[in-house]
Amino acid sequence: MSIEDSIIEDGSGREPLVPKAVVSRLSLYLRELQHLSRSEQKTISSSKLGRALGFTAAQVRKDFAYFGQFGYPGIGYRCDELIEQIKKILGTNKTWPVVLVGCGNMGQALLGYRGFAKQGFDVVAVVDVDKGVLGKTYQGLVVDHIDLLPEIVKRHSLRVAILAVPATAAADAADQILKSGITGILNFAPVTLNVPKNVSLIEVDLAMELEQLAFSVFQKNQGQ
Amino acid sequence: MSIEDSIIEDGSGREPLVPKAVVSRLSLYLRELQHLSRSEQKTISSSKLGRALGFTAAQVRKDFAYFGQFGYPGIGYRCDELIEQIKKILGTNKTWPVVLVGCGNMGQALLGYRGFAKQGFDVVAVVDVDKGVLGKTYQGLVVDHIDLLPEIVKRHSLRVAILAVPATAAADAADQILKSGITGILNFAPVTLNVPKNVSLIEVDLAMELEQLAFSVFQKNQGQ
DNA sequence: GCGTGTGAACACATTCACAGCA
DNA sequence: TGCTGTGAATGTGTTCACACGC
Repeated sequence: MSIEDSIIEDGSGREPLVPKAVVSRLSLYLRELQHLSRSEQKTISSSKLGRALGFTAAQVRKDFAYFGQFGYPGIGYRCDELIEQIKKILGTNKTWPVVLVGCGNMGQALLGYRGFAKQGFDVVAVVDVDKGVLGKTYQGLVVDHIDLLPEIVKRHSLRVAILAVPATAAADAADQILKSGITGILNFAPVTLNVPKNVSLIEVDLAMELEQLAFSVFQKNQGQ
Repeated sequence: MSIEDSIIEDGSGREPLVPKAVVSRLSLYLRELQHLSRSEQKTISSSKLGRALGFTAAQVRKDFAYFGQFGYPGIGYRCDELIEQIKKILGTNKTWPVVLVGCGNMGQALLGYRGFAKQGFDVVAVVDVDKGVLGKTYQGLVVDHIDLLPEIVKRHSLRVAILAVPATAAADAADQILKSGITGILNFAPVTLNVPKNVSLIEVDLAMELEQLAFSVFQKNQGQ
């Protein structure tokens, strides 16, 4: 079974094949493996990798098994090899150009964030509507008007956008993003966006994450 | 069944009772309900609420049923009432003081983020180790040295911290946070933290989110 | 009629346990 | 012996379908 057929479609129009939960763990495995690789660790077993991340060994093996056979019995997995495989699966073995929509507080922080580049993402353009930032340069990028998005998308063959505008502006900005031909949005605005189902959407709501944390703390102390 | 017994412990030492997935949807419901409430919407049915968020009506009803009976047959749920109930469940009906650890790029953006206050969180202190920011004032808060954390925690009765330092500094910072008596960490550093199991931990890795988005886009286009 | 609350049925995800390979 | 890959068993979460209340 090759990687290509193993993912997504099975030709019959049915959906999943690879559970969503597995894919999200893939990113965690990748992060940990890169960490190990930097510490000169050549191979790792499913049990050790699992222990490091809080999963069982069986789960680690089964997760990888969705995509092929990457391990060596008696040895484990070769870190560098597995890193390449996971990147290939995620599609991040090649760099993705990205446009940032919204250059306020959060947008500027994201622009300065080194972690994106490290994982194969390159912010190549920034747009906004606010005259306060239009034309200014941040991290070497001049902020363009959002109306130029279709052109920018075409020029850089963009497929994904990071949306980091205030909640009130999010729906409009999302509309413009969709019209520009982009098919993936990482949304930081605390608003539920409705996108056609051929467009991918990931929502990150910082306040929601804090709420989840609060609940967990609250609960452990029996509500006090 | 009162709310208090319904959550967490059943006295036997067994764990879940309320699935984690349910709790994370609770935050989404809350956000949507607050949105509806602001648009003067008095009541909402499980089917409409579900449609707005992409869930089935049954799931919405079952989620709430974990915590009690909040709906009115033939009517639906009263928005304001449900908002209060969810806040009570999450523990955010009272404001949570929070300390920010790390005042770089990301930390400063989080400090300026209005969304936290809106959901009942108040950043009351900021600490760092970098001389470049120590003593400076951001959003009305003076940046203290991280060594002062135990004192700060006591003074404000803090229970949760937001960790926003570079990956290389994360483990040390986390140690100091744990020693200060804090029992909940929202970690933005792309590093797996190991914390005792009485401490709650939520990890937000921005690059991982982009990876997940990339995979989803990649997949939909059959890998091209 | 409309809409909740909920046991029962179903689908999905995780863990177990073992055959097989280095 | 150490460790992978995987069917079978278990466990968890979601959806169905219907009794009941407004």
